[in-house]
Amino acid sequence: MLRYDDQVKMLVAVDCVVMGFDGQELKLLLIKRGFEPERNKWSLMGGFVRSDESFSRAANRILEELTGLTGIYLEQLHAYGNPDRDPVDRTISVAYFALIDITQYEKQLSNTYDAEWVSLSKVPSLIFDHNRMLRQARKEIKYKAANHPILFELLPEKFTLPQLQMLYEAIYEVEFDRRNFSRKVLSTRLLVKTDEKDKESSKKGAFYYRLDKEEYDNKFRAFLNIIPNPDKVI
Amino acid sequence: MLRYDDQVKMLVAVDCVVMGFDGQELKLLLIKRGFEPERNKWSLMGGFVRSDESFSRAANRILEELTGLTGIYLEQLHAYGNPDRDPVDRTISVAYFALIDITQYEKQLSNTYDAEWVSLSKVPSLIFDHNRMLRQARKEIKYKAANHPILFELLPEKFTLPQLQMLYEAIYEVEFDRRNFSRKVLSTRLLVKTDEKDKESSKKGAFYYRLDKEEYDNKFRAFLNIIPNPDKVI
DNA sequence: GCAAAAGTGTTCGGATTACACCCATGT
DNA sequence: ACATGGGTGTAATCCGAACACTTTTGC
Repeated sequence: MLRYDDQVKMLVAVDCVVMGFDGQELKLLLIKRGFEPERNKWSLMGGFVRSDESFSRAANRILEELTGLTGIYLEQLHAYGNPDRDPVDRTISVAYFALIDITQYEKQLSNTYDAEWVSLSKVPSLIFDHNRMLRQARKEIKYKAANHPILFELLPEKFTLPQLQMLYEAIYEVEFDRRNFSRKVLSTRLLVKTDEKDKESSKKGAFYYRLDKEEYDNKFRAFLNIIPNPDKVI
Repeated sequence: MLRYDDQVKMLVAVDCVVMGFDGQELKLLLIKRGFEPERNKWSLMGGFVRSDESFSRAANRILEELTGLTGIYLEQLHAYGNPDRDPVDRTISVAYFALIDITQYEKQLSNTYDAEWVSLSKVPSLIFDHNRMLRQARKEIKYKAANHPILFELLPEKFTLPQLQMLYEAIYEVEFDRRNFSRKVLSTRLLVKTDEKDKESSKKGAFYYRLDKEEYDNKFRAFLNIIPNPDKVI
């Protein structure tokens, strides 16, 4: 039997930066770590990769085990491998980020699991290098969302243009012109207007839109340029 | 002593997609693998991560061991972890890509090492998932170079605008308008004109430019938009 | 003189921006 | 009726793309 001799083996973990939007602000899904070291400290959704698993399968499994969430948008972010990132044993971690619609999962979560949504402006100190992962994930999302329609993953199936704009404004921490924003978004042809209106947040009410799934799949990798003055914002 | 029990440990490798430009076309640096399995098959520059090494240190060390190259531009590309990607043992790989100026290293290489430059249009079948890594690296470079000035790593210290344009055209496999290209590039203020001319490739001769190092560091992460019609090309 | 490649200028059109006005509705 | 937020329109501007002409020099 062939073998690679004298090579060091390492533990391989996956950590997921799960972000959500509740209609007002961006939130991060955290969990109280259930084992030593750092038990009861705040942590991203993480776990070890099993012997027969790919990274993405591991990420999906871990997310489901910890939160019950399945079938959500996951993307590999970066691999972290500093020798001292885990004090117990040499552990490398492949970080993923996920974007989800909070409203769809909020109740389900708080009852069954130890996971909790935390406002992005109030994220506590996390274990290991998880704060660094979060920082990089936020940067990557900003970067990517400027050109690609990934943020729709954060919204419910039906959403209004003002809601969409609030989301973009939360990500980029700036305000956009309402009229130019709607024109730009609608010009992508990604959205389909429905007959219904959201009467919650205004008297007039705002029309609900939904994604044109086909167009969305087509243009997922296209350049959209939704953000004004991207080089000033990012 | 604290330990994580019952967790699988894996071998961790680093593989480098090293690309270069010889003034005419893009090339990839390959090596004949020196050990089993797949001995004497073509491979990217790869090796195992040591117990006290970060990924980027490992990548730099491996590149130096195999080619003698030091201090070159390296960027993490993606982590690959399919259970069956290495038939011998469960091995995950963190891929990096590197961009270098071929002319600076060409002779040095061919004498001392087994590494070889291969035209990107004639890349042979590589071991494991290395062809996939190459594909992803090419895509990432296209993507990134459309907005960021990373391609200067592929050129000698002094270069002409026609050379720079040839490089961009090689990457994107399209031809650009000479006049618009030079205006765009010069408007970035990244280049400094020198007094010298390259008289090799034309009768009139083209002025050499060099990078403004300070501006380059400042604008390395800026959006430059050098490529016309990026959504059609990428 | 002429061919070949480099360098500079101009025009046109579409996209982006800034801004004003109208609409629907609950109070 | 009026305040509030949603929807639509328009003029000014900027930037990118297309294109023409001049310059240099080896042959």
